[in-house]
Amino acid sequence: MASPDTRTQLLDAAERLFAERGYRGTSVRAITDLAGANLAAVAYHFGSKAELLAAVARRVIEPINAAQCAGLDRLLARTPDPPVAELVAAFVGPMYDEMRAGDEGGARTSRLIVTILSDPAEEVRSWTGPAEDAVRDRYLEAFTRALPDLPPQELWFRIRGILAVTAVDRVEVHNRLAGLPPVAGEAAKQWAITFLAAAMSAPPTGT
Amino acid sequence: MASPDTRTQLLDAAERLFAERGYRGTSVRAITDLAGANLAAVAYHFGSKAELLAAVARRVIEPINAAQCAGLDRLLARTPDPPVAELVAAFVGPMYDEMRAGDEGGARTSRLIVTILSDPAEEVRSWTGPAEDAVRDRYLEAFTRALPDLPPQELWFRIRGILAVTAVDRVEVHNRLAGLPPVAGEAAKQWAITFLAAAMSAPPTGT
DNA sequence: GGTTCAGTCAAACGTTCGTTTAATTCAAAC
DNA sequence: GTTTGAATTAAACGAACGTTTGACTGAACC
Repeated sequence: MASPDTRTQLLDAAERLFAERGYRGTSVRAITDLAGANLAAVAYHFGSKAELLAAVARRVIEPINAAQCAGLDRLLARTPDPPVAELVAAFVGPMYDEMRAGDEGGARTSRLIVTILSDPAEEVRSWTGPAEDAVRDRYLEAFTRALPDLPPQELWFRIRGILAVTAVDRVEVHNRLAGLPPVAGEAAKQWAITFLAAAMSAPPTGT
Repeated sequence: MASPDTRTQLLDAAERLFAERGYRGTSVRAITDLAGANLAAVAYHFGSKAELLAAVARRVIEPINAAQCAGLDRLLARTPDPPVAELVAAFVGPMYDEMRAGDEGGARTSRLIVTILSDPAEEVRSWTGPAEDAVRDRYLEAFTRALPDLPPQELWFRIRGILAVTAVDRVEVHNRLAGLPPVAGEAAKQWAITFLAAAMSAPPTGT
């Protein structure tokens, strides 16, 4: 292990560059240059560029997932049937809280997640483990009990709506044309909870 | 002009492949192969790969924009201050209606839009013209009048929420884990309007 | 002092990419 | 019948890519 840990610096550089330019738009050479490492370091430490992305994704997603899980535990300890608004807050909150460490108000992490989720390449999306699925399934069940009249398909549509709003939140295209400054972290979190709690609580569409 | 119009077949092939594999994941060779054209045809008809993408994007977006504009005209002809739910329907509806022509229930077009909007490369996002901006500005103004108590920044946050939900709607990652069949076009449209009308109508977050 | 081994390094590998070139086709215009 | 010019073609171009190789480093261990 070198002094500033080449492996960690590769992860940091890759996280930033993948977020800024996408997976395919980032060359291994650009990563190693930014990390101050040799070109072969990626292959040595991670095996391949795709496995480096998987490592980056895990490092970003894991704390969010853990916080989502803990938040649901806390809710369920209080009442077996938490209201919709609190479920939304417990699910959405960590996506804003956990991504605030290090980068510009979470904008970079947000972009990274969008990049990963929207990239059509199989290798880019193959990092998910059973942990991510388990958390989502637990929330799905909790929402099902909180919204008993909502058909399963429409509930699933709304869950994806939550993911869409939280992930796409800060993509630059949508910000470009507003003369407004970028959204502050804490305010965006509250806005998202307000927006999504109202959306989730809407009555079923019917027919 | 050849019999089946090489130019159009290039547009069709590029639209499908850009949607399936992204801009960077699609080679010019793959496009010309699928179109049954020569490798040099892209350079001859469009100048470059980036300009071909711009042409594809324009062909997809223009009818949606026109329908959004017409829908708002229709609303404003009836009343100067349309309610939120009708504004949402007029804005969201065309994104589902206009993309139903040709591809699998609009899933491919939806993917194409996500691919374009979420790609960090500058060239991928430089196709927008003043028409797109004008429509968005008109809706922004209408929403501002319909929601006078909402601060501009939070309103803008919600507008982006609309775009996020409608665009990311059918990205495969989010569908993968549900045991449910893909969402049918008309049902998804109604679900989206229900979901987003409730979200837009939420009271301001406050503080 | 010699051995070991995780780590780093410069250099090269073969492939794929977007674009360019120059020759060719072929129906329409004269 | 010749000319014209848009359209197509095969072939090549140089650049950039992810990965591999084999030599080298230097502290740890015996």
